[in-house]
Amino acid sequence: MELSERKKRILTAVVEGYIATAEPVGSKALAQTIGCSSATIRNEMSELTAMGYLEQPHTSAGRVPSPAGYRLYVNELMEKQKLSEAETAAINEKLARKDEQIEKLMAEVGQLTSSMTQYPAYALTMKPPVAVKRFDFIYVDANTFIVVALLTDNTVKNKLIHLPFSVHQEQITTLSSLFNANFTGVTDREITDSIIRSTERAAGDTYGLVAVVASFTMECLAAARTAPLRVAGQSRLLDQPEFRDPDKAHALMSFISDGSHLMDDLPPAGMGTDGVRVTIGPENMAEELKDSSVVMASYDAGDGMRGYIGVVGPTRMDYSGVAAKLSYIAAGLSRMLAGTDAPRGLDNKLVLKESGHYEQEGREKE
Amino acid sequence: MELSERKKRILTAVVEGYIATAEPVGSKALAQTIGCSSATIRNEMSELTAMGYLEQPHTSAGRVPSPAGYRLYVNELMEKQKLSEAETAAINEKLARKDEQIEKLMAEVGQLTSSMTQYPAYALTMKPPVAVKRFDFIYVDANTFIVVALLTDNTVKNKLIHLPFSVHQEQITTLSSLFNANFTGVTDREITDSIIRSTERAAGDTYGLVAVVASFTMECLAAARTAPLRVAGQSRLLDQPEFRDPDKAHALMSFISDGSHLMDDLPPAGMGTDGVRVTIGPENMAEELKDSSVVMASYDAGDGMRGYIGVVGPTRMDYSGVAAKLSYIAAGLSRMLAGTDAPRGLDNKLVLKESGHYEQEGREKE
DNA sequence: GCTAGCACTCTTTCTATCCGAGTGCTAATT
DNA sequence: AATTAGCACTCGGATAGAAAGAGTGCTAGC
Repeated sequence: MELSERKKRILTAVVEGYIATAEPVGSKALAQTIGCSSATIRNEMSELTAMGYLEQPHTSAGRVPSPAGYRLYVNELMEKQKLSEAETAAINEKLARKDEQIEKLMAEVGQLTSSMTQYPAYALTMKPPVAVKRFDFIYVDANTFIVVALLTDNTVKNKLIHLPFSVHQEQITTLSSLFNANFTGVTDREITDSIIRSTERAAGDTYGLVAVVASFTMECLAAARTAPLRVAGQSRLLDQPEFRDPDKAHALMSFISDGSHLMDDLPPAGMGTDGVRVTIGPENMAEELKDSSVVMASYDAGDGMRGYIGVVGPTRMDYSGVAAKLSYIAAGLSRMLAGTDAPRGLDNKLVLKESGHYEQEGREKE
Repeated sequence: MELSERKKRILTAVVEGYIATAEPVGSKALAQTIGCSSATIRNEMSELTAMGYLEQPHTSAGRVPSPAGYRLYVNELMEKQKLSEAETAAINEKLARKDEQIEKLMAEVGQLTSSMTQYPAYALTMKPPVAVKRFDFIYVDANTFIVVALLTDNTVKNKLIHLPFSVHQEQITTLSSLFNANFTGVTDREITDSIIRSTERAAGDTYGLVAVVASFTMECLAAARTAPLRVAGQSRLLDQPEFRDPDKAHALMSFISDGSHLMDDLPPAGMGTDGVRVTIGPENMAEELKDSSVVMASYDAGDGMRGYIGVVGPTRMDYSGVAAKLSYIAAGLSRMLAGTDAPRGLDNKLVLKESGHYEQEGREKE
């Protein structure tokens, strides 16, 4: 059933009021903004409460949005916020390090997200399976050689291998061609014992050399796929009034700091509108997040790699502002990563608009 | 001036009582343990207060140790604690991953320290300057090659270099010999512009190829020296009653999470007894740590590398227990790292005893 | 030099009370 | 039929005062 226009406005006002003040919102406060008397608003609010969009902490306190209320707000009511010039400038400046090491940038994306939103943030990159494109074996000395593996995602891994016995240059060369023949183009799951064994036979390897290099290979491939998840700005949680209770804060913080839990919850559902997904309170799977909300955005990291950034906060979260910021950052990352490596035929402007309608033009001050 | 035996016992009891309960310690509570009446203890305590070893939060609360009191306790009074079997076993088990990747182990040392002590912990490794031992250039295709640098610490770094123009195999080979001639055996600070320029001339390099590889080299060397500092278990701070005030907790946590501040404070003074250093409250340089204590231990990471682990907590910290644990962990790390790579002529047992007197034998339960 | 006793201080806790914000309902108004 | 004004009622939060308790400092006696 569709809500009347006025109910929507009231719900919106309650949500935004509560977000801003962390205090239950009363009818009197809304009378002016809505443009009718407090009694009318009371009636409306009481209906909204019956419908499950609002809640009362107790009789005779104002109203507070229920999870359903937040949901409706996020889905339909929320105004897309534009970022201020200062904000876009700050983000752009950070992202402008494009030329510098992407690795480092990625390590700082969490920091950036957290500092822009003022909530704890996390960032992770999901990669598709990779394979080794080619191996090179560098002969260092009789007991030492280096394996260099160039992966399909153009990263390079290496390992120094030190042997308790000596090898000849030719043995290394043989090993090299065998590995290039047998271990390239396969993902970590496709490396079977039988391949290893047959390579061992072909190399006449009795020292387990093949096994060592093969396990290094598998490690590389697994590591390249595994998402390194970074959490940043945990302590900002303590800024939120709902976490002034140290026990609550503690519980959520230790949950957050072990990123693995967050990951479980992340990729399941597809992204909503604008590539931003909002999960409100009880919608979260994890028990520890039942009173919190998670906002996440995904970005295209090129080559089919999909990255995620997100923030965690109380259900009373500035969804609109956070969504705008995440969206903008995600769009910037997509542009940078996908744009450089594998242009998607979208210029910057387009990517921005597509992914969020949070263009940076417009100069509201606030 | 030397304290009487009884004063020492009283001070010890106050410190340990306060550590255990976080409540000011009164005279009555001590009467039994010390073995004289509360009035006597009051007199003694009042003298200890005058001497600056104890403090009163207000008239008619018990006494609390002052920083000087803690200092005295740590330096002279504190009993060296032995670890329980369970504790040593837990630590040993974690450290037993020796064979696995040292890198990962190091990343987890912070976690281990934090979980053993129940305080936030950090871990960092300081390395001496390194140089490149040898370069290898792998020719991939006309536009691409890989630089592999074997460093003096036997780690290997690499970089895939993609060019907007094509190069011949021979050019790469030339580059390789030039780099091996000019850029090996020098630390990052010793790489000057003039070396780069002369190499450029020798290579007839007009595309800035040399510059690219040289900057990669410097990056590697700098990165190998730079200490990666990890902080773990921040949220445990909230377990401490003194940080139930969210503002205090927040202040310290954000200070801690940016590891760079911690580093400033670390290496200055040499380690005290047992390789464990305790810095109490106002002894800390950083303003944010004036109400907190830092306990740190250093370990020998081999090859002149020196690592540090430490914990941060309230001044009311279990110095004795923490020192024992840090010492044990540090000894274990020294043994592992220095023991494997560059034996120092100390067997495990010896290292343990030398660095801490916290042997693992003895079977107290508690 | 130690101890018992006592008055005093200061915090903590409890209780009772008050206050006000906000509701829900009813009756009047448009 | 929708809106508004008015009013009694409720409940949490703040405030103040009282009581409790813990611990000290001091004095006098052992």
